[in-house]
Amino acid sequence: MRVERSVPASEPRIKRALVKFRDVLRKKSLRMTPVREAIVRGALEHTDHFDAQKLARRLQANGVHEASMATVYRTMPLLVEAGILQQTLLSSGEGVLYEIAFEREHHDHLVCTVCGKVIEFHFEAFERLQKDLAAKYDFELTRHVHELLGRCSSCRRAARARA
Amino acid sequence: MRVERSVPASEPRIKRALVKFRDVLRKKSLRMTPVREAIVRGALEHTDHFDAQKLARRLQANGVHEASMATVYRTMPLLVEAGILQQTLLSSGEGVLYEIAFEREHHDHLVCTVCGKVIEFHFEAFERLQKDLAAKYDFELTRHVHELLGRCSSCRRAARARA
DNA sequence: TTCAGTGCAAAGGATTTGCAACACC
DNA sequence: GGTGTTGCAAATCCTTTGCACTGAA
Repeated sequence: MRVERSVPASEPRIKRALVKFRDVLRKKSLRMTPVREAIVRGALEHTDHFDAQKLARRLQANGVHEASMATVYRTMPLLVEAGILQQTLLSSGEGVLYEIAFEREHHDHLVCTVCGKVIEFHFEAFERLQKDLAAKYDFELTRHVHELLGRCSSCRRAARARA
Repeated sequence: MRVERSVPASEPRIKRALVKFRDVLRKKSLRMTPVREAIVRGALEHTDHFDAQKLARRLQANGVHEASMATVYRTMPLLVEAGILQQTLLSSGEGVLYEIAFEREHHDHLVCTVCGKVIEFHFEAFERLQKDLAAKYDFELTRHVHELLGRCSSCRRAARARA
């Protein structure tokens, strides 16, 4: 099992992401633009999960005028399609959240419902079982959502202390 | 492994659900009302997943004037708290969906992203692994979200035929 | 009798969309 | 140059809230 942590993207990594994005755009006869590049860069600055609003705010904070909300919203699906971002933490009830997918290995989440702490994990046994299950139903698996929710160690301790 | 199918609630089952709901309400010093009963009944009529809007429409269709949208929205969380309903299919991107939880065993979902077909499954091995994982992080697990997405057998066949 | 429940309409908030000006390829 | 792209504002859609009135306990 592996636990991994996100790091801010380095310039070379950003370049690779831009190349990949450009490819996807080309395949769909769409165009690379300064605004889209700014959005890719802004997205890759995040190390945790974020939503379209947060990304837009960050872009505003950077250049004061990098991209409008509408454009950010319009771009998110493209970033997902290009494998730069992926949706995450669907159970959070906080609307649509994203995280970096580019050059990161697949992982799932363990979430503390008290303090909000998120632990990323990758557990090969789950992956295998999922394949088995899909095979049993003759499904071709494309992705999955797996979130475990509970109380983390310290929140449990705190609860006990209070009692 | 077990695959189960939802059936419309029988009258005795509805009665039991109402009793349980009443209990939860009492514990919170809330009151049982005709409108709330209608909502419980309406909810239990569903055999698949549905949202607040759909439930409200069904109530309208039944009695023309059973409950307003506002009341339905206000009641949903209570139904979840009482274990009558639970949220489901978070990955659908269709907003908040519910399904019956009352007197149903736990299950997860395998979803075809082409035709929308949903298969419910319960795979004990997953449950065990989840417990192991939680133990490893000293988490007290309260629930989980596990959705497998892909293309079902017939949609794959259709795709091959087209090619 | 009291405190919660309800409907209605208004408020919110997050996205989406129409459109005219702009700018990649 | 012909399309795709943007920003802005307006439009949507889903959900929540304020309030005066009704009703359960």
